[in-house]
Amino acid sequence: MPELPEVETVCRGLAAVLDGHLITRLDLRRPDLRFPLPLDLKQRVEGRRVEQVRRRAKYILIDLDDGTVIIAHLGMSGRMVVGRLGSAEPLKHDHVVFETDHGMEIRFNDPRRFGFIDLAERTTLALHPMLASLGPEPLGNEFNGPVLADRLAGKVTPIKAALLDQRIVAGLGNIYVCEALYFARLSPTRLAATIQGAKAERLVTAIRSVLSRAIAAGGSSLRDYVQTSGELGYFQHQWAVYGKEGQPCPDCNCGQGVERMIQSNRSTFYCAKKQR
DNA sequence: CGGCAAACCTGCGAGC
DNA sequence: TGCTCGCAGGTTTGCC
Repeated sequence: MPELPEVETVCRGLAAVLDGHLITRLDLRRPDLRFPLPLDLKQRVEGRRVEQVRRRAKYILIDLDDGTVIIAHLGMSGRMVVGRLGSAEPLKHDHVVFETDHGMEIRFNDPRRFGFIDLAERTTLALHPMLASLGPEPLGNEFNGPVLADRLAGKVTPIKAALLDQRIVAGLGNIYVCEALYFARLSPTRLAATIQGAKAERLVTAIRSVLSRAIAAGGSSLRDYVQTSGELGYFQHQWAVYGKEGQPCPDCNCGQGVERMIQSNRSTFYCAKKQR
């Protein structure tokens, strides 16, 4: 489930639990996630204090007090489950458990194991292979119409595929690309290079709006959710087109409604009348 | 170099 | 009830 808004919500929840606290123990229950866990993970993390939890694209970054950074990615099915230490038996796919000095535990649970955990140094973090070629943050100040237009210029690929390319803009996934294109009234099959000028402005506005609203929804549901299940960042969405095949387009009265097509092996949901 | 399908892995719901 | 198939929110790999 995790795209940028979900990861942002998870980071905020993790920050509330971890910031300023010692990680007293790491329980490595399964070493083979998408990549093998670093051999020195336990040794380098246990006993360190967390300075801050932050996000880059869909990556969770945990800064430790010795300059080490934990890089965590949730993949397709990863979750962070927060609870009181020992309050629940480990679940089937709890791969790594963080324990803190104030009696809390965070369980990294990931059935499909597309997620991973790695270590880096803060001073060279930007050079990490997973982060080095990422595009701008879509909610950052450096992302605007001209910047997106420039990055799409010359791209002979559908705009849907271009927006999923983390080198163009970092953090969008299949859901929010569909939603953003819908609100920008742009066809997912349109050639990326043709998104210039006002169309690029429209697309940037749609991307920022969709992501911001999703983060706001996550933030508001987070309080309740943590109190009940301790799970972070998963909440009911109200999407306009994603997963809505066959349902009426919420914004126009075309007969065919929301359609689904396959692009780059992924489902695209769109309204053929509204999006051009 | 650029763009695309396939691969990684598990779970779930639909259909037979 | 139980099996098979298709599908799933990400990213890298390898092939053309």
